[in-house]
Amino acid sequence: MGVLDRLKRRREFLIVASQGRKWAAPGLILQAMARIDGPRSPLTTADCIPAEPLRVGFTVSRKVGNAVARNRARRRLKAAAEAVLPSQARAAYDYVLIGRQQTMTRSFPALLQDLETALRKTGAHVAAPGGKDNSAGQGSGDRSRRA
RNA sequence: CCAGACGGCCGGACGGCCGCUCUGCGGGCAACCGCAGGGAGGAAAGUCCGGGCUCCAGAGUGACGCGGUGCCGGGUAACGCCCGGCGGGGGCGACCCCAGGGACAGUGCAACAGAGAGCAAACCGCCACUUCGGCUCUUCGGAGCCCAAGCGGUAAGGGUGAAAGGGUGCGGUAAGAGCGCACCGCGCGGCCAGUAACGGUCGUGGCAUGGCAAACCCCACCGGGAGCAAGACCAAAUAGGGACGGCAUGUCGGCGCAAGCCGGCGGGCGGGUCACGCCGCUGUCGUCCGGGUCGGUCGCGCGAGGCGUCCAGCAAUGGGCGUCCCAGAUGAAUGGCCGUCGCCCCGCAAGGGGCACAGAACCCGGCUUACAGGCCGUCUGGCAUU
RNA sequence: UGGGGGAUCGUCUAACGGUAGGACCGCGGACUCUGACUCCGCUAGUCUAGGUUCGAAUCCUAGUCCCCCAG
Repeated sequence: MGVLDRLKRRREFLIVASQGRKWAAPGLILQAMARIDGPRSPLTTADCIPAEPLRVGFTVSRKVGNAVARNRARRRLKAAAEAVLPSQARAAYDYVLIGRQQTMTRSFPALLQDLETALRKTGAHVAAPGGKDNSAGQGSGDRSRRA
């Protein structure tokens, strides 16, 4: 993933799971934790890095299905995270997205909606600068199209 | 046309928007950007075998042990795989299935039932003889029949069992029995065909020598161990090790001209003990060196490679020629969303729902297991028509 | 990803190839004025599918599930 930084080590996942806030939506489970690092020097030098970047990790357990199903669930979560997190999630946070069995069967707009609600419930939601109505409009547009 | 057998192949297609990774080229100090191209499977799966590759051990291999394989011939780098035969079993047939060496090298096993379970065995029967008793007949010598007991013979019949010491028939006999004969089965020997497994045939033995080796075992053959998280290289921060230099440093002993080095005691810190004994460490600053963790790079894809064609071979397969370069991630890329078509299901319709099994992790050859649906070829049996 | 081990009543465990046994739990009965304890009885099981064998929980093959080790 080019845009988002990833959580890669098992220790980081365990810290988020034990210290963070958690919300379970039908299509996914979100764990969010504010990152309190030590004083980091590099951000004084570079302007291009926006303050503190947010980081995200994905977990899909074997209960969801076989390797094909887990792979597909993780890719859908990845696509949802790339669509929602950069504009609507709070920076300097670590997020862990956990896949469920419905992650594959749920429609994609509903999955995006699940992620936004989870962000709001964990207190990590921030309104997109120009596109606060972007997400709502997207959802309502989809709803209107279906109706 | 219906039912079936075998072999091979495919296993969604097209388009739009937004992304990921690798390679090449160009730009940029760099972060990165632009263009072009590549990007999951027949099983990638299970990890059941065989190799390549790497490290370790050993170095002459062999033996012991352990594990595996087991009809014959061929193929292969090798195999427990494949092909072709043989034998046995199943099917009307095409065809399918079989761990299929050795039980006169040895040790063992067979519950229950049954008289008897590996060596033979007599419960009910059958038969002969002897004796007691009864009946009938009598030429009065005895003869026949029946019952019981004893002592023998007998594996035909009953019964038990998964299995009872070849099977069927005829002869034979007191009753029986390979006791004799014919056929079948089995063992041995000769001849013929075959590379061989094995088959055919002739003679002979006269059924002894039953079953289980996916019981121990014997024989033949094969195997050193671990695995890319193998292994190689580069190399932060902190702690610790070594060398050198500066400054600081009680006492005793040894060595040395000396600088100094080594050892004991003392001091300090920590552990332990109720306490002592006891154990460990022990000045500071700077530079350099070696080991090594996080991290990174390589290993890492030109190969027992793919495709086409010709030749040899029944085939597995091998050979020649031409042509192509065809995934390389590391919390792990190969996708996400939408539309049209295709197929299936529900429904009168409108419409709705679904799209097999399944995701490379060093690579290759097999095996096994999972799999919606579809296509092609060869063959078998049946029905109808000509 | 690689390596190793296991599966027996609801639970914990036994069983030379020959009827699958025990404990706890459950159910019924006895004892008691009632309950507990105790005693008696009952229910219920070899992970699945093939094979070897007269006969398989046991032996062989394939599969399913679970556990452990290596970062």
